Amino acid sequence: MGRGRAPCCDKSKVKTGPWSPAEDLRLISFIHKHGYSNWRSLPIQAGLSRCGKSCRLRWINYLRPDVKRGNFTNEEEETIIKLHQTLGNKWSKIASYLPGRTDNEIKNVWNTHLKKRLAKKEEKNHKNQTNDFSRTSSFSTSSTSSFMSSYGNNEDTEELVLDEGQEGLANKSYEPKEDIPTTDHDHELKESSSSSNSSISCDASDCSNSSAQVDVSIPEPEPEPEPEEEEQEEEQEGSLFNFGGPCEADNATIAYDQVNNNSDDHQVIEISLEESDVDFWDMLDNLDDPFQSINESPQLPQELEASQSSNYDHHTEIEYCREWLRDLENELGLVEATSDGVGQLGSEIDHAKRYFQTWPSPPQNLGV
DNA sequence: AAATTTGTCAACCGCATTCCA
DNA sequence: TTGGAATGCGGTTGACAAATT
Repeated sequence: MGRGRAPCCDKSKVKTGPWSPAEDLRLISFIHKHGYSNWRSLPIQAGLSRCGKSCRLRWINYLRPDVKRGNFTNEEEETIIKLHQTLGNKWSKIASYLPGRTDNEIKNVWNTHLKKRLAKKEEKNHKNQTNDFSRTSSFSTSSTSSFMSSYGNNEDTEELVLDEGQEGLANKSYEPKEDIPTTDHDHELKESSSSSNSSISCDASDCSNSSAQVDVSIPEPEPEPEPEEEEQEEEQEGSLFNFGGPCEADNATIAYDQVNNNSDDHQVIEISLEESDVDFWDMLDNLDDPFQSINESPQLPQELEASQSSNYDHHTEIEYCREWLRDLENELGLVEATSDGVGQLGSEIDHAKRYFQTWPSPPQNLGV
């Protein structure tokens, strides 16, 4: 052949560049209905003129419900620095220790902030060291030896304890003795927090108050998948698909009326849609009974499952989902209303929101 | 106020790895 | 076992905003 690797998609037929809010919503709604089994075919099925890779990236780095936005905390930065000392530029592995942070984000933070900060620090240290050397002429190897004791000589132990004061060495990369298995993000977090051999002290719950010292131990190789896992997946898929019968008829108008069922005024507000987005809303409206309120649907499959599970906090999950929706609205800038009180974008996001509020929980099969 | 430089970060690109028939 | 397809990953780019001159 000799023509090199075939491109993943036809670039001339595929849109590139920043994602529009409508594209985001289209991707979100599709994934929350169907999950993703095949990124390559997903854009076609979802009606997106995007490359599958681009969809995947957008989802993982931006749209996933558990993506944490905003500045990194000092603790997170310290964690990155320390993990980088052991893992080098293995951004995805570093990300697996920072709940809600993506490899891309961490990479950006490292390249824009941390690397420079460390370079400065090292320069400072170097100057100090040079001064010390010229003063005393006795070269101290303490930092080197302590470093080696932490990184190089622990063949017998899987646990690495990184002490303070090693930042100056952060621009060096060291491969861990044993490679940390790449696992599903959430799965690994759960595993690590429950395992007695658990690793870094920065999981979703205690990241904000983790101590300056970070224990980085190498997790044990991921155990063989539980036999129930397949069943669970099926159940989850069921929860995505079985909300009830499809919503029919003039979708946008009817939809708004239904939402107001709880109040006395059965106001019907026509949602004007751009021509290009009509099929999107058709798709949303064809989803299974998207207007069933959470409080009125005690028998949603996942709730049913939850009622049988002792450690499932359903309300937390719902709150989590709603919070994510609020963040998403802000993020996409779709919350402002026009003078008539119901702007077009506001209506559209409302419409999507009503659907998304029926999610019992973020689909569990959507991890990274 | 305008031009230029610097910083940030989302998105792209292409290679590596894994999966599967 | 093999080869193609799909996905994962890390490096890089480019658009935009903020800061500086």
